[in-house]
Amino acid sequence: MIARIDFHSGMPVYLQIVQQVKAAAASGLIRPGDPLPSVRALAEDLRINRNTVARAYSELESESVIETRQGSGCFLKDGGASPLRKAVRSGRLAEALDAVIVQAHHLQISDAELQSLLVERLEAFRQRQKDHQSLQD
Amino acid sequence: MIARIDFHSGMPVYLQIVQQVKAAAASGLIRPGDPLPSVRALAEDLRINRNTVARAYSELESESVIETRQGSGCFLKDGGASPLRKAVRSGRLAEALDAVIVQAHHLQISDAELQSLLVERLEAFRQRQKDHQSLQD
Amino acid sequence: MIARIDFHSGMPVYLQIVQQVKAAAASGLIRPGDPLPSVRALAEDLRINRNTVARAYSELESESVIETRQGSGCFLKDGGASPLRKAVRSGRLAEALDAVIVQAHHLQISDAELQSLLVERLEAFRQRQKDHQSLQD
Amino acid sequence: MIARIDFHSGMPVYLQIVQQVKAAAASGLIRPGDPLPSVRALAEDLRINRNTVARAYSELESESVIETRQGSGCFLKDGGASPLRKAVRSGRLAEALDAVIVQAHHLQISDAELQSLLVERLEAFRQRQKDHQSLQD
DNA sequence: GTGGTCTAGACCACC
DNA sequence: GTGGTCTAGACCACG
Repeated sequence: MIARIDFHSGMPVYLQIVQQVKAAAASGLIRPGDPLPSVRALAEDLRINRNTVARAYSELESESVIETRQGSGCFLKDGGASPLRKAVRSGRLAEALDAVIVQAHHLQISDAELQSLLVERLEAFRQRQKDHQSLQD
Repeated sequence: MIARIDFHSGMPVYLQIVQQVKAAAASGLIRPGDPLPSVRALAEDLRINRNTVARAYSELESESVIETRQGSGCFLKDGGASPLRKAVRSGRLAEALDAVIVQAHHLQISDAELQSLLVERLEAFRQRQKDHQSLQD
Repeated sequence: MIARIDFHSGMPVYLQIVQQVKAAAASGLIRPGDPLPSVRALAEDLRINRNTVARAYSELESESVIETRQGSGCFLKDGGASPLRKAVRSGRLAEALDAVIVQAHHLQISDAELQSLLVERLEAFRQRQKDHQSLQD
Repeated sequence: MIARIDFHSGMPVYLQIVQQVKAAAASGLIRPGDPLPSVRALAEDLRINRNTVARAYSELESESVIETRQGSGCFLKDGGASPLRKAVRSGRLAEALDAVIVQAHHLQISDAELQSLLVERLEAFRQRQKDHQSLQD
């Protein structure tokens, strides 16, 4: 599960993929030399057009984040950035969390509710991961 | 200055304005009854077209965040009334949280760390609210 | 032809389109899942700008009347879900009725006549609905 | 009560006044030589700007529907149209009713509910008329 | 091909 | 002065 698309964010789908691949690379989730999902597999996974995935990959390649080898797929390049320090990674997440907090405030959802909602969604996320894994076994 | 535009984010400019006005309202930077910058003034400030600002404001009005009075300007509405049912509101927030969870996963931040980061940001947010309130009293 | 514009009515063109699409949906002229004319096609038909049609469609989408799928077009949504509470809905209708009552007053039509006229028009409306249904079966 | 404004219809306020005065004249509600409310009285009644009423009256005068005599007010001209036959008047009202019916359908309000809502609003209207009269006594 | 966004500039309605 | 609507035309994202 390398990417998750929010179709209502207004951000172009291909850019969402680009950013999430970069994030995964920056954190060490995927490492130099690791293969990325094939264009058609990812497109099917995310239920988007193959062109969109292809565009994201081509963007990543032009930025030298990944490397595509004809006939065998796309791989994370080693040249790139070393994994970010933990403080930096937390900082990035904090920005995203702040946006959620503002939204919660606007929807009149209390701090306590927000926290329990987070727990709930974390459990759902872990469950989806398990399901996904067993599907591929 | 109520908004700062990132022209390279890929997110539509008018949506960036919408979100930043909502954030400003949520954090207490602007308060019910306060006037927003005029369409022309904000457009000039941000170096964007009048129509783009107008579109953002019209979106905000249709979501009942602001009230526009022809000939006199746009004003922040009394928050309070979110006309959506609670289930709907939680649902929207869940989407936003899911995106954060995925990002945390990419950045290899554990569930426990994510939860404590949320608590930390909530406290920071409440503090900012207090500060704005006391400044304006 | 899903809409006819009256350029002299003073009502914004995009609102005329919105209302006529709603009317067409309500009367069964178009049905859930049906595609609407493309933005470009309708604009050309009505001899108005593409943006004006786009604005009407975007308004309709934000009211959940239609669904737009980028790259493939706009489609009428399954009606059913009016997310507004009943009180709100009656309230809106009351405003519209009040306007009719005032007009009846101006035209010196008695309350009893107005009521029987309503019954008459309701029957005509139901008949139109039936006709459209049987045509499309 | 010569006019009632719908601020959400999108139709310019001054045009709404023009149309309603014409309707009242067409039906005989007001007759040639009858005085219209003064600009400032009507503006106060409808809670709109005096300029807006003035503009409506000036439009009516340029169409020779009314006549303004300096210092004494505005009066309905006699030249104009003879009161419309009843069938014509009912026809006009039918159009307005059809729009309400479509809206009711869209808001999922049943025929029976619509009919009882009409009765309710008629009663409210008559009550307002009484109140208004007693205020002026 | 589809819809979405933005700009530039005009004109209208209202205070 | 305020916001609202419309046009013309460019470019982007997506299927």
